[in-house]
Amino acid sequence: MPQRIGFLLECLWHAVHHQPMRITTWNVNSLNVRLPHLLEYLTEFEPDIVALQETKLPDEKFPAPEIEAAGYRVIFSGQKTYNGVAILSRQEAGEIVSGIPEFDDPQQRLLAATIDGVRIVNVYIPNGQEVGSEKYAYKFAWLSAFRDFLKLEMEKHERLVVLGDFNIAPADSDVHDPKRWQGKIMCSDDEREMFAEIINLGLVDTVRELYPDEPMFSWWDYRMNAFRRRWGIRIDHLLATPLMQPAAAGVATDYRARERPSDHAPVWVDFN
DNA sequence: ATGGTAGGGTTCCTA
Repeated sequence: MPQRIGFLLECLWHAVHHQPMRITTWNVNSLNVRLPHLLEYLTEFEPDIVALQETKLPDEKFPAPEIEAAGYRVIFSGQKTYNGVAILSRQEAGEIVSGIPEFDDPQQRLLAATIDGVRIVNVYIPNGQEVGSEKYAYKFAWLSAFRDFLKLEMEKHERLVVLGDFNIAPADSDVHDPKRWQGKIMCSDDEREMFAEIINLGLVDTVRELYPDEPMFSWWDYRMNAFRRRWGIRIDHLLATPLMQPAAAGVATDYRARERPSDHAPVWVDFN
């Protein structure tokens, strides 16, 4: 009899843990300004997990009450003016890590947590400004430390999603005008090689897996009417271990078309 | 080769 109960409990556990999960990433470019858009997004898409970047808020000014009132728990690692990351979730977040361990960095760009048995690693990878610049060197120092950290995380967690603003367009198919962007920041060979190294740790680019031939842009420059002209690039990604199987994905471009939008649109993936 | 816009914090930095 106890054996049978144990079996039933196990079935129940699996049933609970095999619910589809909607996981999403959005560089909001100031959560202060974008909070109304975020709250609308939560209502419209009902995501299970949301990774935010560029909150641009110190922790004491984070709008946790508004987010909690919308039915989400939230953890955050922010600073004044720049950077800042947060994770919203229906379920509680555990094993929280903020910043890359052993990489001394005043910029708040990484937040990891385990939610519903899935390891979530939210990143705001440095932009790099210009190929060869000081900030470009910082981007690579950051990426090297991040790659090494991710390798360790993947050894500990079979079910893992690393998501966020990578500031890298992995291929020419991720760029509206590959000629104009060739060798430029976010599209240089070295950056793409680093992206491939991260993939080669054993991750799947879930959006590309589901849409091998669509543009799937996630960022459009504020300048030159770039969004209206469809001048976008795909730099926001959700990479997952093979156990995390993507069933559907999309970019909520509508949020880029609104009044006072972020320059990024939310990217979402439903996992089986 | 350059310029254009947005956010935040102030007379400029980052994207």
